[in-house]
Amino acid sequence: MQKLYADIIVDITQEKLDRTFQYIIPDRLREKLEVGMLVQVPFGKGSRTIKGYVIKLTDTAEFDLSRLKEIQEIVTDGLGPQSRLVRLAAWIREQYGSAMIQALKTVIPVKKKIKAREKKSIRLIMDREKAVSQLEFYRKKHQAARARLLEALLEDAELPYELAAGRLNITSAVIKALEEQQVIVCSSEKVYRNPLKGEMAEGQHISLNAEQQAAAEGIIRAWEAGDDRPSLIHGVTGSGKTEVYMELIAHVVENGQQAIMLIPEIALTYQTVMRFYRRFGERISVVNSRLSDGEKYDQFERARNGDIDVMIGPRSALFTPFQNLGAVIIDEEHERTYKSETTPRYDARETAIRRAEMEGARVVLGSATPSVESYYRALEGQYSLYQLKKRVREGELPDVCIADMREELKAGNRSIFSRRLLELTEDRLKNGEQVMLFLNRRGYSGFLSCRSCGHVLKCPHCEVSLSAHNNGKLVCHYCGYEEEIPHKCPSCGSAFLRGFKAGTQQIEELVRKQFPSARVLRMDLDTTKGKGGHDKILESFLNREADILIGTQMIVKGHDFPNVTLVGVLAADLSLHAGDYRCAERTFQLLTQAAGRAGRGERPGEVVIQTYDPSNYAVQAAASQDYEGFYWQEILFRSLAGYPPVSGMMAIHGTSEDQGQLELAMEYLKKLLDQIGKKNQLSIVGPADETVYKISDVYRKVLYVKHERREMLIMVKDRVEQYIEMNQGYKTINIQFELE
DNA sequence: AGCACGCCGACT
DNA sequence: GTCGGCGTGCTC
Repeated sequence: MQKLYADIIVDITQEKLDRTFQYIIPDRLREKLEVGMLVQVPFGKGSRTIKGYVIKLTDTAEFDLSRLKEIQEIVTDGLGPQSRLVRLAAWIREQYGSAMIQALKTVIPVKKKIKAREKKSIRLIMDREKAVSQLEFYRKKHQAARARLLEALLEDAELPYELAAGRLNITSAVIKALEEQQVIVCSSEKVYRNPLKGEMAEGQHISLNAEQQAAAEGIIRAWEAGDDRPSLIHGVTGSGKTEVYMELIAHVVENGQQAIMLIPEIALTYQTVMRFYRRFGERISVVNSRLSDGEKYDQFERARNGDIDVMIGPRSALFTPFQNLGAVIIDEEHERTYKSETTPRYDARETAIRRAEMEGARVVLGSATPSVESYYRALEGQYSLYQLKKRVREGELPDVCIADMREELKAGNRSIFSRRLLELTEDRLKNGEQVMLFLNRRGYSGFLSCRSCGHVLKCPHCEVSLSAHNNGKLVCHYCGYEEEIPHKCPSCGSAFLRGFKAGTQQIEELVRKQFPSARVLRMDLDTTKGKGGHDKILESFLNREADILIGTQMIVKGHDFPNVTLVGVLAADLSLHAGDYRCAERTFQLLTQAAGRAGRGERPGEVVIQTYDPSNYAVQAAASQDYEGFYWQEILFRSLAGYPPVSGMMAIHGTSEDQGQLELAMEYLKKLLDQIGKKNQLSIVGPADETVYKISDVYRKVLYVKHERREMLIMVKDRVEQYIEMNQGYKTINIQFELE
């Protein structure tokens, strides 16, 4: 198994060297060398010795053998944050299947030019008179480049390095020469930009209530007793999880360690950051998507240098290169933004647990509606579980009412608003209070349901809703099952089988028609496109510049509107029948969140959930804010239908511009899987079209593999990867793996 | 990034 | 001719 050659990346932070170089592995290192190791190699003309990371071990030389050099040495101190992250990248590659270089790039940001400008500068150290004569001297000697540089320096005594290299076309040789002649100095002073510029004093301490205290102390005691399991904090909305996080972070910092707090991108509000800033002062930093790559790199650099103790940010902040990481906290752990949508499709929660394991740190997950898999693990004992059941401000829970839309139809109401919702909206408008109308479109896939009995057309094999396609057929996105669209409801015989036309724009029109005097705001992808459009809309609604806010999930994320006393969920069914096994979970989370938006001020709130399926457990449990109740129903469904977390599941995504080739390839893969599966009791589902089966002329198909044990699925993935590598016919087809 | 190579103008 | 600076391109 020992390989002959190694692909090595020498300096990832340098854009031009951002690729691999192949080296020969000498006999004496062949046994020891592993992917992720830091090694010394001869590089460039003159073979100066530099360090590089091993990316891949291979037996095939992709380069003219006579030009390959040998690896010199394994660098023993592969213990810095950088090399730990490289090992994490190797794990990501292994786990989620991608090229090592891609994994590496997600873990270590590439230094961009922006950085150099801020960092390196050239300063004139000669006094003016002398410099002028020096300039004369260069001119006489026809040393154009030196003259050019000195001339520029006489205008501005200090120049950014990049400007010199760029506009003045000066090379490093020239700068070196002038440095030797003691005309200039190069300072590489690091000018970091702190995204939080000095506001407020630090050291503010908040006292915790009994429940918060118990959770924080319990976790710390477990840590000190050597319990390195991740902790899950299940805290109802408004129970003050953030205070617990801060307490834990303070503990970590006091021990001389650092902490990372992950938050879903959209939830990163100014208020949250300020709360941390007040507690921890200058020693925190924030990264978000608005930061340029250079700025992000700077913040990571600050962490590497030990200038900060706490990093707050989305998924990618997990890779902050701290020297001595103590804890990773993941807030709103159920959010799907923790799963990367691009290769490698890593899951930040799993990756955090892996990183913590490698570096001796702890992981804390928190949510008001924990994901089913996390709660399952907590109950299994893989995680330790802490509950926060009380709201900090003893606010009353909103009154939730479920409007049965089938009854509305029977009573002759064919509009999208139930009578209850209309009545309450009118009441709020009269009192000058605000209303939010929520359209939970997420995951909507075009299912068909009977408006008179609520029956939804489902796949007979997979227990998920079928989606209507343009070709007049109903399709299952797991196994590919198809049937003709029926004319009558198979359950009650009614002809009222309909899809949902779900668009915020149409809803806006209908609302305006229904309430001509109300001021209406709409918030969706269209209206938030511009810079800060998102904040602008929320702010104007907060300032009561509108009476009704219509929007998708983005309106229910963590914002407080004290004057909102009514929340209407227009069609709970939209996400409920999304055609994947997680739709009930998603619906429960969305509805719980939406309900949490009502009555945040002094007046109690009311919530109306409209649905054709009022007895559905996700709707019922959300209405009564009963997480446990929901969980047990859901886990029952998952174990009966063989879905995660009870069973392991892996998706194999195939994409290609050639539809025929793709179909063929996926069928072959299925056969291969069948073969592997004979001995191992794999269950194989599909192949089927993806929910969106074609994106910009690229066809997409998916195959699912299920097995009780996850390790088995990883083995299957390795086998399939090997198979693909051997078969050149797969060149036009891209295969990706996703473990659930 | 750092290094060498080849080009080009200036001067022994 | 040769010396030395300058810009370009490559590095397994």
